[in-house]
Amino acid sequence: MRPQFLYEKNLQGVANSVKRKQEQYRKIVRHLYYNGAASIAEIVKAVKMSQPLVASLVDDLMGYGMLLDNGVGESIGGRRPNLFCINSEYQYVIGVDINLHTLNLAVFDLSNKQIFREETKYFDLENSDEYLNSLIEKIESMISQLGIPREKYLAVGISIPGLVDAKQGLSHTHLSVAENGLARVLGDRLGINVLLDNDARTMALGEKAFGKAIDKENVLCLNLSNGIGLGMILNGELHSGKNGFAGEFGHILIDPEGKLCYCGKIGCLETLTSGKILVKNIREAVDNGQPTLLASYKKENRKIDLRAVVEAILQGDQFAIDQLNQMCEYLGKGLVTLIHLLNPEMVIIGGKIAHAGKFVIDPVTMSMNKYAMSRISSETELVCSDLLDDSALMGTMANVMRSVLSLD
Amino acid sequence: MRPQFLYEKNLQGVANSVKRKQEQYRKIVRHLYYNGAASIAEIVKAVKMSQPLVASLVDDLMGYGMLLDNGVGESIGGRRPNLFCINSEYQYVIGVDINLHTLNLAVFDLSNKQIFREETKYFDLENSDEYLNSLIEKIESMISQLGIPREKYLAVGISIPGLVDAKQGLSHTHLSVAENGLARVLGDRLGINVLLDNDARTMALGEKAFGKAIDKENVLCLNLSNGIGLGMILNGELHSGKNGFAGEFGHILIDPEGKLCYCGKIGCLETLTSGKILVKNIREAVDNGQPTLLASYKKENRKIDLRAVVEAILQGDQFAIDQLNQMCEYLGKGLVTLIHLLNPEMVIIGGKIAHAGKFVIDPVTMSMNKYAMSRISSETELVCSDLLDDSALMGTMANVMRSVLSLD
DNA sequence: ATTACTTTTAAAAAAAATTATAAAAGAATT
DNA sequence: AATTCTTTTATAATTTTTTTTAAAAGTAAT
Repeated sequence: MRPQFLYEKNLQGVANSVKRKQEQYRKIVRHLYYNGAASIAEIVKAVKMSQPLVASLVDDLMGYGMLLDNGVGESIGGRRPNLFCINSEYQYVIGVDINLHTLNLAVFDLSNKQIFREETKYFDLENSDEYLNSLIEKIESMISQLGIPREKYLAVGISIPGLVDAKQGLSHTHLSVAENGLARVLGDRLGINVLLDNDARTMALGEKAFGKAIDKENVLCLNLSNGIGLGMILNGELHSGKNGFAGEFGHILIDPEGKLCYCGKIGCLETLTSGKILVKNIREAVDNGQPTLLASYKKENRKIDLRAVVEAILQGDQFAIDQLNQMCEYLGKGLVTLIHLLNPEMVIIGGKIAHAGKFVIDPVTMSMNKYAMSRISSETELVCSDLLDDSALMGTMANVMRSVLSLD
Repeated sequence: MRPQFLYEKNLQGVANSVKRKQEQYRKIVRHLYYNGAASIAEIVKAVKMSQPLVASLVDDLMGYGMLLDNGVGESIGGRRPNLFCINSEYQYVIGVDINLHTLNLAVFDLSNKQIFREETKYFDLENSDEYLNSLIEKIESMISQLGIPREKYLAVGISIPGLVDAKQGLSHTHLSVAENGLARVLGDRLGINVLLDNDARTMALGEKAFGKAIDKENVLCLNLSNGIGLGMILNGELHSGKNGFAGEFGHILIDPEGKLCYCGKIGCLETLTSGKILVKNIREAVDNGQPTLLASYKKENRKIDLRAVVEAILQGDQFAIDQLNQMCEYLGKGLVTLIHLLNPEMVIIGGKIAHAGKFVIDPVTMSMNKYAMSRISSETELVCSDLLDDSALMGTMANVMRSVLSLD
């Protein structure tokens, strides 16, 4: 019985024995995917099945081409073990990272390597059939360019901003033109299964699988770009809430006497800290003659956007640093609320502002020290992502594999 | 092989076959505990084992006295099924609900019935060996009074306020005199396994097992008494955070220009909403001649405490209701933050203030409507606990059984 | 190099669990 | 009341999985 390795998991009408065997296959593949090449003996320990059984299952999987012999490993005092690994070319995953103005596409093999990567700038997200069509066109052209047969694609993982109900495959904020749900519409048109989630949550999955959250159980991932997104790993699992609305960190109340937010409420964190506000404030200051590196950027006719601001900060521009510090004070306040509520072991800052590195970490840390109960906050490490701009894209891969290899 | 039914789960040095059999027993007992009497056929469906196997395991368990024949059930079109249920007298659980001024003790049988219940007032919690000794004495006297042999007690579940690291069995805030950790010290002295957790989290477990959170996956439980506690069920699991510090809802920032909190920070939610503040404000008002039912209580030399205030509210006392409303406005603000972050399906209010029923629910709902993004808040139901003062005690039972019957 | 000890792998024997089959007990229909 | 159809339970047959045993392939020490 060929390994299905996918959404057929809960297929009804299939004999129990088939389901059982598929689950055994999945356990082995799962271990090899998450831990790399291993010997039969190692797999036995990890999957809690007997050695003859594991040996025969591995044999099957080799026969189907899903696993490969990976030579012999080092001895630890006896016969040297035969190692096995996943055939990274057995299947592929398409990753789609949708941003407000940019589209990132990638194709991953089963060793998580990007065998294709493309960034399309000025690909502005809008709720129209045209956008949907050109998105599909982009993916199709990538598929035909690569020449890999369609059935080799395990799934398409998508990251998109806004409110997303991953379970149902719905995107509420963007691309609601897809009437039967974005995941289904894209899946039908591409002929490949589609898995959808919100950008911040996808980033969190990326960090958990490939970034600083590996082996951590309670991690918060902030997506600091134009807005503020939050993806949470709690008890080792992604938290999405009842409808997938969890993580609206940008709209928690920070200043009751603050400004009106576009969400209709007053004093939201996003009215005080966000890439958008930072850029806006700096642009105004430049117009008012504030001396800063960014003023010279403007003279050179370079656009003052978030990327430029971060660049100026990294070059030590005092005014931009001051502006960032001010925002980090508020961000720290907000984070303290999070930490008090959730007691995470790590907070990872991602998004465009994460490029500023210690220029964000340090002032946020200071602010947290000021506002948090130290017994709690001292348990939480604050770091910048090292996946940076790749975290959402890597997250789509992580999301697909998590779904495919889940054990229930 | 006798069913161990307990902490021996991960015992090393035991043959794999024994572990497997114990797990099979556990699956069956688990189903019967959580779903009540069932036929072999029903169990087969639930535990995904074959009918002959389940039949033989049930046979074993009956032989050990853990299960009982529960007669024949109704036919649904064929032979009437034999039903089996847990022998509720096979083992017992001791529940200990430690409050600042009261101690609640109970002994549960395996049908969750309290076969013993005792409330001790004026049992003031303090960090002393005397307290520890008298607590143990109380438990011991209960044990000898009941005459059930010690080995019949599965475990002692404890609920205690403050910071608790359940995994390690440590109580940081209270009873830190127990040097090797409260759970171990008590366990050694009582000769029974001890399971510890924070009061708000224990309440959440109680609500999930026996209250309004049954069958819900994302539920927040507020313990509104003198302080504010929060227990969270996320993705169907209790969330404790890295060190068990999660749930410090009382110390999130609400009013940056507010009062100093005893925790050292400014403008914490607990400086604005808490039973303590409510009572304090009302006492001051009474002293200043405010007309209210509670003034007459004072004349009758009755103490104005939280219980009295709630009673006055239920009798329609306008001043007390006003005071509560004011607090609920802040509480609603705080809850909005929670809901935006976690997108729960339900928020359950427990603790002494929950006795006020709609007098809390209505103003909090109003406040939430005012401050929340309606798309998110409309997905969350706000209710009062119906376990009320029993929720923590019931939670200790839930906690023990959850631990005993967990499947990993 | 020889010997003793390990670990890994394979194969045979034993045990466990499932599927298939049949019998028992009752419901529904004629 | 007799017949047919269900569901439940018990038993037998078969398959699956594990345990046991042995062989293969290496390390480490004498």
